[in-house]
Amino acid sequence: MTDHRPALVLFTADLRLDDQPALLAAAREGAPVLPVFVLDETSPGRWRLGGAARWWLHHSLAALGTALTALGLPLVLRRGPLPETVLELARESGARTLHVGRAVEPWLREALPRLVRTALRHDIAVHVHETRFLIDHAALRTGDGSVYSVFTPFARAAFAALATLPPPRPAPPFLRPPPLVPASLPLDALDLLPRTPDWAGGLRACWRPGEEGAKARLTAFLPILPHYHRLRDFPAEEGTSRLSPHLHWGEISIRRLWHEVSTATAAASPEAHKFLSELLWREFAAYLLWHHPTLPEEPWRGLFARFPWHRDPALLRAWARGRTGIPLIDASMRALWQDGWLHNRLRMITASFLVKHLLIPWQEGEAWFWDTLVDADLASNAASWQWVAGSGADAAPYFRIFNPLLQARKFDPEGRFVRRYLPELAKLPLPYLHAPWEAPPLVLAEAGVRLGASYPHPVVDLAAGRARALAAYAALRREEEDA
DNA sequence: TGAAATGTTGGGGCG
DNA sequence: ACGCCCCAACATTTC
Repeated sequence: MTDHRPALVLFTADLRLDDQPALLAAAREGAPVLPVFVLDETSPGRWRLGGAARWWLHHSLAALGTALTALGLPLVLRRGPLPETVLELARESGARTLHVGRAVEPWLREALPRLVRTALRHDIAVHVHETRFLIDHAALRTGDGSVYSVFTPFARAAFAALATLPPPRPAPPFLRPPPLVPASLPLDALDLLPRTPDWAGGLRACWRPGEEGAKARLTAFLPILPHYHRLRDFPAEEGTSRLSPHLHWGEISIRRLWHEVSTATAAASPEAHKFLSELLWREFAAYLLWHHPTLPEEPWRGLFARFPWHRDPALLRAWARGRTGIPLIDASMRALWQDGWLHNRLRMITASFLVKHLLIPWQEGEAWFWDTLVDADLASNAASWQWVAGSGADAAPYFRIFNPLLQARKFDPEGRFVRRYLPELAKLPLPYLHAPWEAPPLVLAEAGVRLGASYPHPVVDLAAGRARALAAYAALRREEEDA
């Protein structure tokens, strides 16, 4: 009789069937398996899903539903506060166990133990699995038992630990559907898609959410991997994997990816090593969030709480919408808006510009990225913004300030990226494309550019902005010394 | 996973 | 031939 009580699998950001430890564990029970997803709009507070992430999630859930249907299983969708809603589902279905991925986000870490306690009272055993990361974040410590705060030794320890990573496991070949399926909301009822207006056209053109899309992206990337080291810094090239949203949503298992990359090339080859260490930055961010749950809100280095930021909504908006008058910044911000994604170097450059040249608090940029990135990830986003701001763990020293003009000439030397996303400047000849304010009036006229009308004047003088940022940093240091 | 300022060196033009 | 200067190229230091 208990044989009919299903094992409930609660999907979170692990929306796949391949190498899905929660699903595998449920299958091993031999009982029917009931996959569920709960959209919790309240618990995350200010970190409620952003617009681009909602679009992605809608399509990823659709893909997961299709894949489960092919196995003869339903996917039950609900919305509501997570612990209570899951418990309702468990009771409606008569579940005997619940399998779920380890919680990483602070609100999930707070919610899951409550769920475990109440489930136990109803005779439901909860099993937590590692579905999203490579490393045991609680256990990995330095020699003296403290938490790593520098990436390089963290990565060294991680590489050592991962030498014995168990191989990924394929989806279970057979799953029994539950005899009784609780009612599911239709996907549209989750209300994840943008409506008036539908701004998702750019996303549709770039991305294919879901496990199949993730696989296709990996297949496309593996031949590029040998050139990754050489091409990865050039945003106009197809030199990176673009797997970040698939990884964020768990549509590809990080263990599968690690395994594929280290077997596709010689494991210790410099190309593979470079890419794998980028995956370890993702681990490092999650590790930092695990040990510092306030990472998204508060500077990791407390000193920066007193940094003399300049709040300026108009400048923030100019940055966000790509109207700063600095072509590489504007092209990048429009790419982010259009595609829901940005090349990592451009994330660093635009972030540096906001935080340093404009002195706007990093949290404001973090919030914009959170809303616009399809790969918006609480840990990576927070850790990276703090890294740029200089307030984070192993951060760039504050005085490392990207000059967007030099970066443009170095990493978009032919101007292909800027021309693609700033059509109003496309006719400018290369020497002036990255710095239209330096162009003679005749050149501007021939390119159909009217500074201040068809394209803005720079909102800040790059040299003056740099000097002001350095002065702000010096002021902070003086405060530190006085304290 | 910076950039700018400052220092050093060496080739070549020129008296 | 020689010293002088200029300055690009590279290296080092500083922010």
